[in-house]
Amino acid sequence: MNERRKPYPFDRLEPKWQAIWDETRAFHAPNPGEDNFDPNKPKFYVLDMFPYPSGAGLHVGHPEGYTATDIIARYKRLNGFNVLHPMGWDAFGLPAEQYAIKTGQHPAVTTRENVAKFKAQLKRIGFSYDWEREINTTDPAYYKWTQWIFLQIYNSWFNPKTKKAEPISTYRGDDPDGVRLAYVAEVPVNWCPELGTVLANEEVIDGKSEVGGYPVVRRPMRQWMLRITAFADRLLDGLEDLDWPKGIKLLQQNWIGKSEGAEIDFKIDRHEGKIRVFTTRPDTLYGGTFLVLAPEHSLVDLIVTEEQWPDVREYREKTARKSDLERAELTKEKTGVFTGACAINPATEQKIPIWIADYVLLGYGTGAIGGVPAHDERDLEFAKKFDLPIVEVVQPLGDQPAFGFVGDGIAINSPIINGLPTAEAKKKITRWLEERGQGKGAINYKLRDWLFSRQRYWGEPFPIVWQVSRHQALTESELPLEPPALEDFKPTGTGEPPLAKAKDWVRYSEAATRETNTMPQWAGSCWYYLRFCDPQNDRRFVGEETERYWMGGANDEARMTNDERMTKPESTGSSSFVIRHSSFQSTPGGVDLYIGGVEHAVLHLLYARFWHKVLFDLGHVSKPEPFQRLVNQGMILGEDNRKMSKRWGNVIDPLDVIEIYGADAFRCYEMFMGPLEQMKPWSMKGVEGVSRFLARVWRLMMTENQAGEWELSAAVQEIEPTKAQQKITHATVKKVTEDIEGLAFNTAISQMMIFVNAFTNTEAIPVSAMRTFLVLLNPFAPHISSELWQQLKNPGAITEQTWPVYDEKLLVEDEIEIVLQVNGKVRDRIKVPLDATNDQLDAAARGNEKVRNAVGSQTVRKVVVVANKLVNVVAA
RNA sequence: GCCGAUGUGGCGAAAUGGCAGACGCAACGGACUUAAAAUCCGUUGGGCUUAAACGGCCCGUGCCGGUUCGAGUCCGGCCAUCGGCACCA
Repeated sequence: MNERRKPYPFDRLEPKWQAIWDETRAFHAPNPGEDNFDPNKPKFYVLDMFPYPSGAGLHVGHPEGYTATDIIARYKRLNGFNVLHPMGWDAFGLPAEQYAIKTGQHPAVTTRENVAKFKAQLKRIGFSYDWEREINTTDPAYYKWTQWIFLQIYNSWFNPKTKKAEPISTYRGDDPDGVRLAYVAEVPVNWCPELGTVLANEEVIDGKSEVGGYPVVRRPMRQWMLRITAFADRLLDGLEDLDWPKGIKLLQQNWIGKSEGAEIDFKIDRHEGKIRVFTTRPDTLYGGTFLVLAPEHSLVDLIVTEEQWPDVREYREKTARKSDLERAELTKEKTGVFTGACAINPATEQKIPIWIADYVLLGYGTGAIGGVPAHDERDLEFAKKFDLPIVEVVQPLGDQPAFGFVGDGIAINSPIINGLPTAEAKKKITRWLEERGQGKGAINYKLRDWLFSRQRYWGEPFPIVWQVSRHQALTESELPLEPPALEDFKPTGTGEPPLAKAKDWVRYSEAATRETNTMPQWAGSCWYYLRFCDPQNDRRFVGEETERYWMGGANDEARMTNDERMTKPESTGSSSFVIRHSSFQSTPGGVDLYIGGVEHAVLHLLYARFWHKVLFDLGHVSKPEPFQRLVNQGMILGEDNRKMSKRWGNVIDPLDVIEIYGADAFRCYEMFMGPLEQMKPWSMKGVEGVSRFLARVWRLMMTENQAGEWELSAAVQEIEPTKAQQKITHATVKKVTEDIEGLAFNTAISQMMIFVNAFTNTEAIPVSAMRTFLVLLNPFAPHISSELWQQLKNPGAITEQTWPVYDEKLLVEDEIEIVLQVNGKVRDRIKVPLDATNDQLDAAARGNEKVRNAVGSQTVRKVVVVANKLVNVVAA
């Protein structure tokens, strides 16, 4: 293998062109104000989800999305766009810290090494990133602004009147700390005693830590929270005008989990207070035969009777010991305990028992529910188990039984709303409750506020100090706040963050100490797309004009004009990928195309949208949404059809592939495998096939002389292409253009293969067709196309050319083949002139011998003629 | 349980409601070669018919039904695989 001849000298030419691109700054995107900035060029911002630089390096899954965006970036440049296509490192995070704990090596060192490795891999693939814009979330010059944005959030509140984030100075109440968008609360967290640290929800799998598999328990701790719930409605509504996959929108919708209903107050028998419950079905109030409180509900202590107290206490203790997983165990039976107290159903005025049960969650709604067993599965199960009364109050429209019916129907046994359909019954009973001061319409969300602090070393420190148990923001001039140099990164074991060990650092002044929590890994990735616009700016997180240019609508007009000049696909069909040609109206999102894994469907994308909206409200960014168009690439599996992992030994390193087949073959194979969004297995044989295609491209224009050197083939000549050659060239321009626009790279490559096959074994190859082809190939295989472009002695670099345009007129044939069907089955094919009329086609079909045979003794009932396509003779 | 995605040759996959399987892989046959590799040419969904070739015929896109002159594609109902959520009142 080692001495095996390369099918073409990619090992020489790929590094050569990569060096040229670096030297000529070929892919540098100038910002407004830079010397070579051209205000007439429309902008295009195409972004990858930047990676966490792990020690393992990239595997072939990472570059799938990166290759797709690179093709788009190069294509857009050839179409006259100023393209922002950056790359950077999301480098804070647990693995580097864990490694530090094990080896004592500082995370900064590990991070530097890993970044170098990742960058070398990416550069060898030949991506056209503007490396001058490289950023790293662990760089103080970067996280200075992460901390700055945190302070913007900290110094803001959500004004319910304007439904916007506003500076805290506009707040007129008496508890500013109670309304800030960043606040401190005592909340239950995932505490892992073994790791001595708190874990994020996503780091807990089935009640165990993702790292090490140690048990995780819930424990209340003082935490920083971000008030994302205030934006729930805007995060929900904002989805509408984004070009995102439907599934992702749905996931976010479900995550936000908006539900409309009512809050109803139940008086407590022989007690002062009342119990408030949330329900989406106020129309079933008459069927409410019991109340259930979450075991942790604060009212439980007040209402429980003397004799029930031992049972209640035991149940609460048992519940507290359960992990979330055990508690959510669906197969188990319902459990619960009677409190001894009763409430009054405001509709029936009957006394109903109050229970506690762990199927009611403290964190949702009011932590209490009204049990309507006849029309709720869970309540029914509970009522059956504990022998509670069941009253039917909804009559289904069909002939189903009312018992256990959970859908919409007609209210029965409910004097105030009898006979009303569910929707109206809800409205009327809610009004009735409102009039009597016993309830009101209410909306609830599943979305919780964002737990924003971590007890970790390797993250952004909070720019906050504490003085007499009150928090206070640092001033902007004190940023960046760097973490202290620590020898020992180990968790303290008490839940106190490692930063607390740096006593000198913690002591801010005589009276004040620093916050010792750090921010979660999400923080850096919440705004990195903004920093890419202006990565070296040391006065602002992003320059105003620059932000308007790359993230705003100021340039939409230029883009529109440019698009009109461009070849537009005829009809884009049903593909979900169509790049909207600026839609001729302003869109809410700034980044034009964002490609990344579906695993970030909810958290990263929701968090980033939240920060962006705060920045938008405060006037720091120009559009309300960060990402206009989102595409998720599918996972690449190992050759054995299993997920790539060390465990199966099926991980493939891009550099190993490139060593044998070259970067261009690697890129093309990544795209040729199948549709971008689909999950698909890797195949080395497949890479070989694509590599053969590139070798055929090479030999189309190059031959080996006697000395074994490659030189321009004599077959390539300055001649007019034949009609057939012209036709396939234009067909290829059309297909490749449309397929890139639709992100259907696999079929674009197929078409280029068809093109090359058509020219293989041709004695005289017209150089004009080759020129056109090389530009089409360039986004996919930039190295080989650059080299051949130079070998053909074309003026200028291929990266400076303009994308070819096709002529529809050259695609039409003089004679077309028409399919003749009888009853939908193909019987024959005939050639007819292009201008054949329907009558002529009809007659030709009826007269055709094979058609007549197939019709036999049947009568022709009808003849369907589809112009330029087929004739179907219907006989019976 | 709920929500979503997917289901087409030996394999990866194509196919505005209009010739199913483009393109690639693998396999087989041939040319070149002392030989092999590489390269080039050809065959390749299944079955039947025919001595053979040519040809001809039937079946075929997870299953069942529907709409239509015509369905891989649209509609309804199932099944399987994968992914997400999971007592959210």
